[in-house]
Amino acid sequence: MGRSPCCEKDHTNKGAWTKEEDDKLVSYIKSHGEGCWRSLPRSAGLLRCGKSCRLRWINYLRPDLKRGNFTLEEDDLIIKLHSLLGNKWSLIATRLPGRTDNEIKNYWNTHVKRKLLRGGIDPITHRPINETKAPRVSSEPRDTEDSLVKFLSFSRQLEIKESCGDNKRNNQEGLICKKERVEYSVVEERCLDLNLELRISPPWQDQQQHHDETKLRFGREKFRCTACRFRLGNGKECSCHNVNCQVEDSTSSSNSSSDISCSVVGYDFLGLNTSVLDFCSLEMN
DNA sequence: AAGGCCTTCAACCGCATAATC
DNA sequence: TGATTATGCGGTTGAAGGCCT
Repeated sequence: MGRSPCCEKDHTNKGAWTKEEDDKLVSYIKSHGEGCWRSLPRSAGLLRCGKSCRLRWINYLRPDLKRGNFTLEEDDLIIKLHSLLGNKWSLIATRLPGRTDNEIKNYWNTHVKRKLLRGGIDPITHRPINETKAPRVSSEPRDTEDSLVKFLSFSRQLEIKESCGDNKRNNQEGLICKKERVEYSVVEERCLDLNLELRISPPWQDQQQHHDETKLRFGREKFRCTACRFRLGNGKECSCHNVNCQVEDSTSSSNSSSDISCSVVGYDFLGLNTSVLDFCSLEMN
């Protein structure tokens, strides 16, 4: 047998909450704390379903909620986060203290979406609307496009998984896997059946520059995974099993002056401080 | 003043996943 | 281990208020 039902749906109120109901819920949570939404309505003397109580508390009654209009900074952050996370409102809300997922979702649908459309940006793809209809092959944004579009082409760059099979074996044999980087919209439209692994990465031009500089200094081809370049896994825990990553990491620790990859560390690719955005903790599904 | 349309946002619904028995 | 429920999430709805004609 499973759990018992959360509430008797026949004897619960629906619709807008009254002041009395709010007061009951607030005073109950103040004295007993959050949690156990199943038993809360009965204990608090409310004729509401636990789910409804939870929603009312989280979206409206919680004391740490920020009231009032969204600031320009919040606006900007929402757009940037949405371009990375899509409609993951709860994830976006974790980056905006005092704002709820429901609030952000409503704000997006009523304000931001329209604002982007007015500016000629598709709120789904975050690309210029005319471009969405006829995607470019070039990865270089036009000069006339604003910083948002540049940021987006930047953040949507992909690394397609190597198609040459076992990474370790190929490295040991001195073979270099060919990596192709293409823009999101192009991949999406041309290869709908591909199982793509989305990663946040710096712009291709930056990666190309990094690659060229490395080649110049070390006189050989070197590829490093994004996690290694950002030091997300401090080298040792890197799961890419790339010999080059390990070699360069050991080099950098012993001789910091020759560590080219340091130029990437702390790269503020969202225009935000890393203290504000901790991408290691973001779940990218 | 009244009716229609639009906008906003709290609340609900359905689904996926986690938790429990 | 499978059945069942709780919880959390995103999409959608609908009441309320504002604006326009």
